[in-house]
Amino acid sequence: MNIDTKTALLNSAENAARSRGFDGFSYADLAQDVGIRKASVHYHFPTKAVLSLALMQRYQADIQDACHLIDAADISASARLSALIDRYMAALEGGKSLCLCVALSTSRDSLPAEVIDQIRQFRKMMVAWLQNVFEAGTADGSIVNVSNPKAEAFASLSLLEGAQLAARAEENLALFEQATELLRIRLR
Amino acid sequence: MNIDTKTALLNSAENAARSRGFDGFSYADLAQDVGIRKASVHYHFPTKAVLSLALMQRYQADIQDACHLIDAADISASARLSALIDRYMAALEGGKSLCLCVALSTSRDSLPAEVIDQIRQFRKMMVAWLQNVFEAGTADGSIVNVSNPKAEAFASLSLLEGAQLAARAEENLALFEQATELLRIRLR
DNA sequence: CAAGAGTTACCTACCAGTAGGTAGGCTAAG
DNA sequence: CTTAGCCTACCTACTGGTAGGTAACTCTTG
Repeated sequence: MNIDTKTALLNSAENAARSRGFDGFSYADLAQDVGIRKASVHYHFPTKAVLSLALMQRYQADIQDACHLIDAADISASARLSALIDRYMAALEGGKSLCLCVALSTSRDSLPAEVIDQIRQFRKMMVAWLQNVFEAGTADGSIVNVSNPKAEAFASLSLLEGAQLAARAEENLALFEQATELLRIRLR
Repeated sequence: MNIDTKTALLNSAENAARSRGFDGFSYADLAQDVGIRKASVHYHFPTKAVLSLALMQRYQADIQDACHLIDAADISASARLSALIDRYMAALEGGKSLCLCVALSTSRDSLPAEVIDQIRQFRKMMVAWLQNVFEAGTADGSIVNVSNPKAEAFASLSLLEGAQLAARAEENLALFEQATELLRIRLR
């Protein structure tokens, strides 16, 4: 049951952080959620700082895998971008949850430097992936009006995260769709 | 000293909420910051819920005024949009602070319904203002490539908030500029 | 193969500190 | 002589974190 409990704690913590923010949940919450005592949570993650790092590391690995999986499908650039938009929309859980990177950025001051760095790496990875998609989209003609792939990448990441925030603010998935409509329209 | 203290508390709370999130500051923090005792903070704002509402109401009024001020300048649509982007960038305080609406959305679950509604109103106001700008931009030709002003408004608000988040994540103003570059390029 | 040693994953009970919030008293100014 | 604005002193509940113990497992080694 070793790995199971640890994973269950990470799942609970990720869910809590993404829906209530990093300062919005406690070890007591996790303990109750997973069904062990609070002290046992400390056995797996000695401090909340350690937990936050594990959380962000796993998150980045997950999204990286997801991006690789999209790439492996060998589809058009527009279809790849569309798949990513879909993933960001699904991550909203109907407007109750945010991307972990977004949720943690708000509580930046309560996080250890390693987590800040992990967030930096996460964003770097996403921008690089998006830039690649926009470059491919120019090449295969499946994304229209691309003049500057790098600028498109920065803008798209911000748009996706901002759209999540909009949907979360009103707990309404439709706001995500409205915010990303203009981007979707450019996909062929 | 009545109004002064109350205003000072609001200022301190707004600053705290925007840089550390709603769950990232306490009445003790405000008290120390303003130079009174914790119990006296409760005299002005009985509960944190009351404070959060006052905060969001004042914030919306402030931004509304700012938008009216931009309109009153009687400049081109592109200049109006540019002025708003400038304001969002300035609000970052060099990457240490977010729009209150963004900061509070993350802590949605710890807020009373009235505040959620206030956030909804704020977003509605911003989208309406932006839509008006994009319509004017089509009319006076100062914003290029506008096909759907309403969709542009939704996308722009998300982009601005997402760009703030990006800059906040790495405490780096340049990320805001990179994310908004493509929008700025469309202004004549 | 059994005895001992070590490890894992949990437990109860506790710590100091802080959260939001309250009761009631003092003081200065209208 | 009231009352606005602050104070001291306190409350309960909870925060992240620790101390020390225990049942059950595995891993040696005689």
